[in-house]
Amino acid sequence: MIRLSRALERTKSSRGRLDKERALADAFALIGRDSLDEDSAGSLRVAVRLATGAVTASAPIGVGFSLMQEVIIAETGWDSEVVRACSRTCGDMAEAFGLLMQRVRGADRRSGVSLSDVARTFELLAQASSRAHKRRHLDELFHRATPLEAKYLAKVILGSLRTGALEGVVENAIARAFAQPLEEVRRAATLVTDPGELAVLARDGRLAEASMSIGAPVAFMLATPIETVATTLSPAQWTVEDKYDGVRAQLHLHDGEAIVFARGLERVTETFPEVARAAAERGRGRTFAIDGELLAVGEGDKPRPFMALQQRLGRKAPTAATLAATPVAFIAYDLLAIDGKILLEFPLADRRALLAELTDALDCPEIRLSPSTPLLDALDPLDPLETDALSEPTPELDVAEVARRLDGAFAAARGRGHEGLVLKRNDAPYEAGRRGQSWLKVKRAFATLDVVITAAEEGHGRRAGVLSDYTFAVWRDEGDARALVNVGKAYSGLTDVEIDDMTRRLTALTLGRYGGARLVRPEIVLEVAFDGLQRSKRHKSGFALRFPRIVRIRTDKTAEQADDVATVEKLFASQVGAGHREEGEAKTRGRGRRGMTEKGETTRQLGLFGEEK
DNA sequence: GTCTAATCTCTCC
DNA sequence: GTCCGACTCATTCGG
DNA sequence: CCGAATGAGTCGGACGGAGAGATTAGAC
Repeated sequence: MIRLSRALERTKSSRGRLDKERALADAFALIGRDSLDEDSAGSLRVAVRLATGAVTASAPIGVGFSLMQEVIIAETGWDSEVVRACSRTCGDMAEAFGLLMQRVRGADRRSGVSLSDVARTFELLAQASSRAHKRRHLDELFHRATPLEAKYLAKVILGSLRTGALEGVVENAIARAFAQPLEEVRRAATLVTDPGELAVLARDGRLAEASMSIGAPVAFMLATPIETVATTLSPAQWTVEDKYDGVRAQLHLHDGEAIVFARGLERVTETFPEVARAAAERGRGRTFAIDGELLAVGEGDKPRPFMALQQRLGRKAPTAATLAATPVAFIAYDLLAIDGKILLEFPLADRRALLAELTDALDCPEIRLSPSTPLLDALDPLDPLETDALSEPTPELDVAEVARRLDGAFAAARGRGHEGLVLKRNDAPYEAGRRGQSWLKVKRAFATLDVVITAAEEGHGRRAGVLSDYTFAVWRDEGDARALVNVGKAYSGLTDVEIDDMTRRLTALTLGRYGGARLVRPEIVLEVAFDGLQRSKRHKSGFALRFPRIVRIRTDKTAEQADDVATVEKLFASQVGAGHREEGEAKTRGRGRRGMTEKGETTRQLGLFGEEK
């Protein structure tokens, strides 16, 4: 573990990615070749997993901020105030742990822990259910660890390694360490879910053995967001599909057993029993692996927003009532393998054709084919001239014209209740695990709204020392008085200069006064962009902006804000439906000041509303 | 002792 | 999921 | 022809709301 910790330290301090890669490669080579442990393959497996920030191959260990803080207090002997203050200064609790550990007598002369110790402890943690048991396992581990080891173990456990090297760099490092072609490593990485296993295959020169098999998940192919079409896009080569507001999933049928894999590649079959049952029953005697989206459907098979689906997510054994209340359909849009044949290298057009045959044969409402249209058709389906042009070989369309017509197609998709559009290249293979240029998701500029800053929190990590996460509000007229109503939060979209400026203004007024201060800077007005509204439990007004970001800051401009509440309410009504408003408000109860976020660390509410407790 | 509320962690988007 | 900035690598530009 | 400037592409790391499930703390 000490070797790995040193390598991670070196990785963290070097700026260039190539340097990081070399540091990791050296460590992997050393650990994989002649580990201090008898089991060098096992050590390599653990080392590589830790380097990518993963604790175990699959099971979560159920240790987070709170428990880790307890351990740090116990291990270093400092009280929670010191630990918190130190974390705030470092911007990272694990970093603080390392520093405080150095001052523990004899800690730097400890022999340290082995990688197999670490692996064993993590396994025990994953199995342990009670907090007390977890605590015991953690104490045992950290009591033997050196300060450097403790720091990196804590980083991994807290999920923020921040060395500037994750999967991509680690894959390069594996290739370098064991002199394997990078392409081979990358290819295998999309098929082997555990990076540790990948490293062992590379070390033994067995990368070629990695192949897709039905029943084992493949990394999902992702789409690159675009605002408008690129100049080079030739419409005839592309197909359009609606972009669904659901959960990405893979549906495998192998040996009569249907398995559903979620985005993180873990099994969620029990969560969606109706889909699995349909696959098993209707697909009897066949094998396949379909890529698609789990979508909540309502009356008349209308798609429902993600919020509805969320009530099904994470349910280990949904009750009949839940299944009935939130029916789900698997919308199939790609075929990765069928009847033993792997299709990843096939062009999309061929995969789609086979998929259509399959869904046709399955013929059930739980598994449906996602409609797809040639881009030329989708651009202007109502224009008969264009339909004629289809029969012509590669009709030419001006880029601006394509972009303009894409707007119409986009609006049509929204009209069908979907999130937007995805463009896919007909001749592209399935690029597992990559966010390539073969799939493009079309996004639109967000609507904007002027709001007022009412609170800010201290940032952590790279944002340590500045205020971030601004809570904002709009004005509401109440008789003669005007009140501010919280509507949401934003945390990015500011340049450094703007953050500094904002920090100065806010710091001067609010820092040192937190703890219930209801101070507001109404003259600081932000223009916030957002892509929709959601009902919110956290905000008193009962809704929140979804994915807000700050577009622009202005000051001393409050007079024009009077209509903002009306604007929000109108948008809210159109997004969520007027009927939900009361429900949202009734259910909503301010959580009050928690002092810390889930991640804990150093975030504090600095200024708050009078309305909130 | 039992029931309920709060807290914590994880993981979808 | 969104967004931003840093880094790499390839291409173009200018002396 | 070669080095500097530029641009595209990739990657990592800042973060959000929300719900479920497990455990623990608290109320009666």
